[in-house]
This record gives sequence, C-alpha cells and structure tokens, in this order.
Amino acid sequence: MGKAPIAAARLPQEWRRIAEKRATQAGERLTPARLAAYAELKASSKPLSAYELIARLERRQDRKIAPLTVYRHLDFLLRIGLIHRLQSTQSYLVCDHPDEGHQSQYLLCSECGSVDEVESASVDKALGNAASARGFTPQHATVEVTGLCGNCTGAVS
Amino acid sequence: MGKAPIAAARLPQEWRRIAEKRATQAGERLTPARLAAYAELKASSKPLSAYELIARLERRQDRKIAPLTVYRHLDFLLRIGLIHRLQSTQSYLVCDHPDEGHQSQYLLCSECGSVDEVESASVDKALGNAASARGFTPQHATVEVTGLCGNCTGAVS
DNA sequence: GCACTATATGATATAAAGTATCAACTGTCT
DNA sequence: AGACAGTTGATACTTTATATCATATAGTGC
Repeated sequence: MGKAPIAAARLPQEWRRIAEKRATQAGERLTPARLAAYAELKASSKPLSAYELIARLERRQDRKIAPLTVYRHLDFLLRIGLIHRLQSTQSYLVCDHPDEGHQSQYLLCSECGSVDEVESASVDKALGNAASARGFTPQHATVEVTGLCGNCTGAVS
Repeated sequence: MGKAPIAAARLPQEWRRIAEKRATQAGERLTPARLAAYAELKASSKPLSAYELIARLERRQDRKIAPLTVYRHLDFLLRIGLIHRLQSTQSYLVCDHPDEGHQSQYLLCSECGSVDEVESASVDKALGNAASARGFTPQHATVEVTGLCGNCTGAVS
C-alpha cells in the first residue's frame, strides 16, 4: 500500500498557518488527517454533525472512515481551540476568532442555519458576576442563542 | 387488564398544583404517566439522562417502558416549561422557577454534579444587546456554565 | 350511557451520536 | 537501524433519540 496523500478540502494558507501555530503551541502534531477534517469543516458554510463530516470526508477521500477516527480528530481540534462544538445542535464548526483566551457566544439562525460567533465582554462579565454571586467558580461557558439572523428577520411569513 | 394506578415518586402538593396549572394554561393534559415522569425528575437530586429516567420509572413501576414513551413525556414537560434540558450534558431537570417568562442560566458543578438555576437580568440584557447589535432576533438562549460550585471550590486537591 | 374525535400510550424497529479495545502504523530521537 | 510515543485503523458496542403503526384513554355531543 503506497501512501496515497489524503485528499483535503481547499484551505486558505492563512488558516493553515494558524492551525499549525496552534498545534505547535500546544505541543501537538497537525497530521494530514487532522488537517483534512479541519479543512472540511472550514469549507462548510454551516456547522456539521460528526457524521455529516464523516460522509464528506469519505466522499472526498473515496474510502471508509470509522466514526472514532473522526471523533479523535474533532477532539484534537477542540482541544487546541480551532473548532467549537455547538451543544444545542450537536455539531461542529471552525472558530472564527482562533485567538487566545476567547470566550465566545453563538447566534444560531433557526431559519437559514447560519451561525454568528460573538465575543461580548459584557456578556462575559455579567456571567462572571452571576456566578461569583453564588460562590461559583466558572471554568467554561456555553452560550448559544437561537433566533433569526439579520437576513431572515422579517423575511419569514 | 384492570388499570393499575401508576406508581410515582412522591411529589409535594405545591409542585403538583403548579404542574396542573401550567398544563391547563397550555391546554394540555397532565396524565398520570406524565406526572410520574415529572415526579421522578423532581425527586432526583441531580439532572437525569432520558435513559436514567427510564430505568428509575421502570424500577418504580416494575415494568418495561419504551424510550419513546418517556421522550414524549419529556417533550411535554419541556413544552409547558416544567423542566429544562441541559444541552451540555444531555440531561433533564425540573425548573426551579416555573414562573412565566423566565430565561434561566445554569451553573453546573463538574465536581459534584449539582446544578444551580439562575435568573440574571444583566446576563439576559447583555445577551439581548449582543444579539441586536448583529441584527439578530433572539428566540431562546442556552446558557450553561460549568465550573466548581461553592461547596466544591477549594475542596479540590 | 354511547358513539365520536382528538390526544396519549404502547410495541417494535431503526437512526444518530459517541465510546471501548486492541492491533498496526508513522514520525522523531538517538 | 532501533526504540519509543503518539496516531490511525478495524471491529464492536453503548447511549441518545426518532419513525411507524396499532391500541387505549379522556373529553364532547347526543
């Protein structure tokens, strides 16, 4: 079995560099398979479920891929902060702002499926206050708002 | 088949009345099976997964219950606002404040599993601002913060 | 009370999402 | 090249949730 290079979705150089940097910083390796998963998510206009991602990778690479394999890639990408998992839809999407120390909120349009990633300091602060008022020490916040995006607001019958 | 009354967990009268009121207001029926599911969740000190709930109901009623049945009861209870689903743990818990028009946030302790339901107006407001700044019309917000509760903060090695 | 209708429940099967275990490969360091 | 750590693959399985179709039950008009 010669090593056929893994076919991957097109990924802008800029994003590839960010991914490499993050991996290196975390002391992890950005392998072709991991990169392929990342590129596939990046190429999608919408968040993908793990199994949608598997299907797309299988189509592109023309071979079977075990769920566990992709879940490991997703774990890796989550771990180094390149992607995010939407809890309310059990799907995955690339981080728009893969900077350090971000705490994001997500606006999910129930009409068109688009997702807007927001970093609101005031939301962050309000949450911090609410938590500490209860003696609670926050580690991670899941903030996902469903509703209608700008395009879809008013466009619904 | 005589109708054996469904065995249910003890539910304080006050909560039962609230449940009946909410069901009536929604024009829905609070059947024994639905009430049993509600009582079982209420009796639990922690959120339950759907299948944990099924197991408990089966034990209490000493019979098999199909998943779909319980999911329907959960849907009902969610619909009329008596319970809430935690997205980050895929589990269900009774609403502490089953008042109208509540928008709650949840503090989940990763150490002891306890959950604190919070209604912070400032979080709500900050979220509303962030959304409208993007032309986004919110319908529902999922806000779940994991961390350490008051009891567990500092108690961890 | 008795049929009528809408809703709720039950039985069975299946889909979707995620994990466990163990073996084989790959890349890096020496 | 040899050894080690980390990564991937193959197979099976668990957990979470839904589809379909038949049966039962509760409220409504007579």
